[in-house]
Amino acid sequence: MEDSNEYQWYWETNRFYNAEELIGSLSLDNTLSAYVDPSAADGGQPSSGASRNIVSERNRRQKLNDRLYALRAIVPNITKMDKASIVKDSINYIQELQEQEERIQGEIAQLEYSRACENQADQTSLCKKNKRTVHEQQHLSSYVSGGAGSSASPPIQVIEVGHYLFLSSFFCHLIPFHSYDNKT
Amino acid sequence: MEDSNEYQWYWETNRFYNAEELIGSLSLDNTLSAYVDPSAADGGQPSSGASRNIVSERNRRQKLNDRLYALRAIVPNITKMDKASIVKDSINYIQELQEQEERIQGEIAQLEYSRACENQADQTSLCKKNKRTVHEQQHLSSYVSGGAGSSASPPIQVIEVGHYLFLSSFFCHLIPFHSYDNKT
DNA sequence: AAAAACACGTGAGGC
DNA sequence: TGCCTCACGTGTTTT
Repeated sequence: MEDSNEYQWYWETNRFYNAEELIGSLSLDNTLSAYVDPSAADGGQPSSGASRNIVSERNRRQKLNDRLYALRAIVPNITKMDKASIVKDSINYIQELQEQEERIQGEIAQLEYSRACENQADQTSLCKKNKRTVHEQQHLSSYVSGGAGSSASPPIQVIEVGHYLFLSSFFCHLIPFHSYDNKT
Repeated sequence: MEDSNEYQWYWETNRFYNAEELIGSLSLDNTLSAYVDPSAADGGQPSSGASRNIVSERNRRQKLNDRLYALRAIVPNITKMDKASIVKDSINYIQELQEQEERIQGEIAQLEYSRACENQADQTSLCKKNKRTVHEQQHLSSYVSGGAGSSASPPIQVIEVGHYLFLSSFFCHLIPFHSYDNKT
């Protein structure tokens, strides 16, 4: 009965299992459980074996709940407070954020592209040649990303440039360097 | 023991508790459990009370697991398969996606501005201004902080690499070369 | 009143 | 070896 108030504030505050844990570790290990810990024979140490597992499990649960709560905090449109709904809304939010990012990058590239073409100032044909050089660039040094254990990773190629690796999906908008003025 | 194989494929496939559920609802309510459902006294209906709760709970757990699995699928850099780690990595990914979106919109505004300026004024000065930001960007390039999260968000400009220019917003998933092989 | 969501303890299994 | 993660069934609370 007095727990209901506590459950109500579960997502809002950090809970402490102060009282329950004490009585749990003192009495629970040999009273109403048929399971007796084998390591309990060494002495009267109350925090032995199974009771340690209990508190460890509690910490694990609380950690996941805290992270779920943090996830709920950064996702703007949460409909329900369910654990499953929180994850579902987060998935939707991530997806719409991803496709919006892709769209916006295309928009940026178009701006930058037209700007570069304006700097060329005489031929627009070079702009189309630019897109071709993107494909030529990819086979210059391309790795197939063999993700270790990640089976769900999409077939994105990793391109080596200098000391860095790039995902090929970000190479969709390349601008030739010589369209700008040279490095002094 | 034969469950271990099943547990191994838990995250990869959609599981069905077809067989277990049947034998569970038929026999579990009165054989090996000391708990007897009070509503079981009304008749011989096997799926009454507690056993319904069991299968409902299973569905709930599976639903949350499926969604967590779907969340793991759309987040690119998942380090561990833990439930808590999946949520944690998703939080980091959402955060860096959010701040990247904000950055990118600023970049759009700047591009539009500079493009408008180019259209009316002399463009050489703007190009040199652009080159200054390029130079700024070059020694910032150590920013991806291997592993999870905390990607700093410096001012975004245009980067020169080889014979090409990149928008630095494309570098959000830039991977340092040496940490590629030993990571994960 | 019934269904849904939750926290809990517990055994199994994997490093 | 012990720690960690997990699924499970159960009782309780919320809707």
